[in-house]
Amino acid sequence: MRIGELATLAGVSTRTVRHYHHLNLLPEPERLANGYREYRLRDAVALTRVRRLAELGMSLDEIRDVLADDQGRELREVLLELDADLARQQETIGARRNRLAALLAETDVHPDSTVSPEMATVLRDLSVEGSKFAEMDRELLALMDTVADPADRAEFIDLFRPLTEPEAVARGHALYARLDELADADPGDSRVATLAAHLPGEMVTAMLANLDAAPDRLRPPTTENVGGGEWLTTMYSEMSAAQAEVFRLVMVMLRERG
Amino acid sequence: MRIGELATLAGVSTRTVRHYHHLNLLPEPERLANGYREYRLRDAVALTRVRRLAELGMSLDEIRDVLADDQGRELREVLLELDADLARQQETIGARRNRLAALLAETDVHPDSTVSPEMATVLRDLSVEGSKFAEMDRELLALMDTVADPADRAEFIDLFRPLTEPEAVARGHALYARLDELADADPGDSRVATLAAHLPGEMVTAMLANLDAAPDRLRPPTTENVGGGEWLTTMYSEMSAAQAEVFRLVMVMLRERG
DNA sequence: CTTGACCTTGTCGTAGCGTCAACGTGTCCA
DNA sequence: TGGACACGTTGACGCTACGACAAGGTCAAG
Repeated sequence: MRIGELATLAGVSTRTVRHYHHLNLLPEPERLANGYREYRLRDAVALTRVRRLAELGMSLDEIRDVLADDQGRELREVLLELDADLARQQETIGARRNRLAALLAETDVHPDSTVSPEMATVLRDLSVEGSKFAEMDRELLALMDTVADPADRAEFIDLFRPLTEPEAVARGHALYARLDELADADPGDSRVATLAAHLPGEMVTAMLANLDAAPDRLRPPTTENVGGGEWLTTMYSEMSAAQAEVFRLVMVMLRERG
Repeated sequence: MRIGELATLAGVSTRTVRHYHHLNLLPEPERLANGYREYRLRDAVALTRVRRLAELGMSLDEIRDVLADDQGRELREVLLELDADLARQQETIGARRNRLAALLAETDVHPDSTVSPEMATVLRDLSVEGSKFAEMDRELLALMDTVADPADRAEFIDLFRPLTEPEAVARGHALYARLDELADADPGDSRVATLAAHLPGEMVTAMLANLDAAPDRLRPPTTENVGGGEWLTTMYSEMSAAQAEVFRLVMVMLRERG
């Protein structure tokens, strides 16, 4: 037998056979005068043996080890381990398919995607068209959503649920409008102080308090010291100086109140 | 944000982030004076978006395409396709585990392994100790077993089942002994013709007839023209000249009989 | 001034082959 | 006899999705 025959017999490519030679998985057979490899029955058996194990998902290294320590309980252990590994793979794939199903169900309703279905409903309820600042908020929420531990996601999202109530949405519109106005304003602008004084009474306070009271695990990784405002640093870099000043003032006032 | 913060935020390594830049999956952000990358909120959103899709099992190429053709039914199609793909994976893994289970059950009884459980029983029943030729036969059977289409394996093995019946085994012993004697004999040895004349009346004929009558799909890939004996070419190379002569004569006699 | 924790680019390694390249061999057919 | 064509040979690069170095530069703290 030459290499092509052996390969078709085993249902693999000649490249595969040579690769196995290279890895010492298969012994090099004798050569004919012209340099061609001349295979015999036992090589075909050896090759199919390797293929059987490979098709079970074993790595070629493992196969070589098993065939070296040849025969016996060694193989059994490896097979059991392999089965456990396959079981794990099945589970992860199952989990993926579940997420996929949820994602697909949600894209049926709203093709936003790329966030969890739950957060998608929040974002939908919270939608404010035309506001740059609102867009930033949405981005932040989307970010916090995907970053949060999947197990706690529902609980996490409930922290923001108050924002989606009708009257909150209405007030939110007004706030976003006033913040948008400050996009190009000076940090000393008189509207800054006014808005800052107004904010703590609004739902913003409630939300921050919510976050402050929430257990640590519900906060994003960078969210240390929520009361101190550190978790807003990322957001600050996106704001104009005047907008950032509003939040700085709010934080100061909240800290004074205790 | 610098790259480390972004990475921990998204739960990946900095290497991963840079890799995504390299693949144009994530836009390169602006640089600080010292050359550090300075990320903003939108980058974090983009990164987590990529991660969500990657964790669903999409390839980075696919993700880039989807995010390019951005938003809509494109994504839906890809997700559906992905789900189908995952379903297929689940099936193959299930099949593997089934084979594994069968293999484990068999190794409990007999640590031969590396052939199908069904063939293992045949080989066990057929076991003839000390005969070189029998060993060759066993190898050939093992080879044909692993090469046969798994779906047809049971049917395929039934072709050889007659060989395992008690009286067949007994006669088989005698035949193997006489073949072994010819290992170093001359092709012109008188025993060659005697044995050849004797063989067609034996189970060998039945088996060859079996194979000849069997549908094509039950024959190994190289088994063209069974009646003509081509499928034995592999085996011939393992035999001594005298042994090969026996089978050549048998083939001639069978062809004369029609 | 050093230490240590960051950041930069660049290169090699991984698994299991696919896919050239550049060449020799052997058979068939005009 | 010569050319096409299918096969064989070795060698090297390509693919995925990064991890793990190397060999530096930057920056804040002790």
